[in-house]
Amino acid sequence: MKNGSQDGKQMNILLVEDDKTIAAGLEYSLQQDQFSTILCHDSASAKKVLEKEYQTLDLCLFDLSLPDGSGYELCKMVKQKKDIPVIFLTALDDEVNVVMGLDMGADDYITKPFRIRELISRIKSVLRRYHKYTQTNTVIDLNGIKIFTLEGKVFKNNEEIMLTALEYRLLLIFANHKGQVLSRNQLLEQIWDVAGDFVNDNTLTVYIKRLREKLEDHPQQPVIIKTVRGLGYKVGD
Amino acid sequence: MKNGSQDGKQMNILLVEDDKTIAAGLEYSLQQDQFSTILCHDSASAKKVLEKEYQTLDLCLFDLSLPDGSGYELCKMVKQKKDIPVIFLTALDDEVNVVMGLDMGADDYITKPFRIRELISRIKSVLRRYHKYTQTNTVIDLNGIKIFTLEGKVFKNNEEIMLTALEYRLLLIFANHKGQVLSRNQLLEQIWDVAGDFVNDNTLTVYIKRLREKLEDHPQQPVIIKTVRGLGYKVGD
DNA sequence: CAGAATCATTTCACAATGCGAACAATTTAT
DNA sequence: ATAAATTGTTCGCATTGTGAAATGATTCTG
Repeated sequence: MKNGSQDGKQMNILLVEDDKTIAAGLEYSLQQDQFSTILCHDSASAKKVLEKEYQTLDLCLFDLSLPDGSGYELCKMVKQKKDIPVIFLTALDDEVNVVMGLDMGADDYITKPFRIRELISRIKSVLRRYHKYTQTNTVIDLNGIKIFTLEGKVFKNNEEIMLTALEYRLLLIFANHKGQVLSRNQLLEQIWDVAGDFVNDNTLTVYIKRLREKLEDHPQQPVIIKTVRGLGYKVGD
Repeated sequence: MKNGSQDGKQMNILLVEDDKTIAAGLEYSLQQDQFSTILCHDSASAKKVLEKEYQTLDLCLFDLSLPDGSGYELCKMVKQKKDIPVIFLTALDDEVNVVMGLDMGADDYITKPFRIRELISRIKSVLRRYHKYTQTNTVIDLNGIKIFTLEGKVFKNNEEIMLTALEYRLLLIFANHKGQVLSRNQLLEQIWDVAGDFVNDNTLTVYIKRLREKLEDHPQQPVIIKTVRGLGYKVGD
């Protein structure tokens, strides 16, 4: 539950909220969750912080209706400086403006009153998504098979190999666990989101075979996807 | 034919009618049509229900001439508490008073004797009208796709996505059942008000495809609208 | 140690299901 | 009235899941 971090790096949140009670509560909760926070109570001081500290920030949390200026301005300013997610806190009556907020580049918004848990899960979701998009194209190499995760393409000797959706998913699971032995059940669960109760155990075997046919030079003497008898399958190393 | 629902949410009707035969018949028919009902036989008990349950109600159906007090009062009470539609059931001789009822804020009235089908279609029509105007602006988030129910707009990465009416309706159904697997038939029924007898089963598939083309990053490896083979489709979680 | 029995894995062939291109019909806008 | 967009259908192909039989490895047994 407690991990305001992505890939181990602690996330730094700029929080701008004029109601001091709400602000304090929020700050406390965020810090409990291992986020680090910078708190401002008005638009003016927020701007100053933005000027100085924008490099260190990872996400902004703005009250939409601040006493000395709308949160829109702040949002615009942020997006000019650095491409990080912005979430708006809004009162119910502000709702009309939400679309406008999103046009401005906001990434999510949440209406007061809100449950703190909900907010935090939204924060995490936005951060996750963001990292996905900014992610550079990862290339995974498995014994000469190259996987381009961003485009979802797979190459062997510079020739693209066409995989079906499921074959690709299976391959990705192996790619993300290079060198580990994966049991049939582990694989079944990961592919079908369900324990092996619903899906035939043999189905997996068939997919392994199909993958091997497409990837291996000699499918009968597999080099890439190796079977570990009695335990499961293994890829790499 | 059978769907007392708006965008998938079941509608809850408060029915007040002193003639127990009529009341029972009505209740049965409404429930057949997937409405849920609360039945009262007099004004007093109706008031109690209103006090307690008004948040959950979506529409009221009042007999105009109740034994212990006119339906007018009830109507006034409803409108004070929550802005939901009221339909009056009247005897022929009451007609004089209908104008007054409408002044009171009633949304429609129907004279006894009436055909049940007619009543139900009026109910649906009123609900449709109402929802168009009074719906609160909900923002639903599906893996980064944001739906603004009030404006009927859909955004992806802060860019508006143009959906056709049907595509939008389909998406809304998914949005209202996040995490649930919806069978083809369930979806067909909700969209076309009819079980799969009249509409080609594959039509749905085509819409799914069109939606995915607009929403997904990689339509062939869908992340948002997932296929659950043999069961249907699923969105979210 | 050979051969039998047992178990895990692989292969094959098939049926069910889902997908998508292209076309036809309908509705809506101009 | 014409064009454009939306909606619905048809049909062939691809994917997916499964059962049955074949293969291969490992253990048991005399």
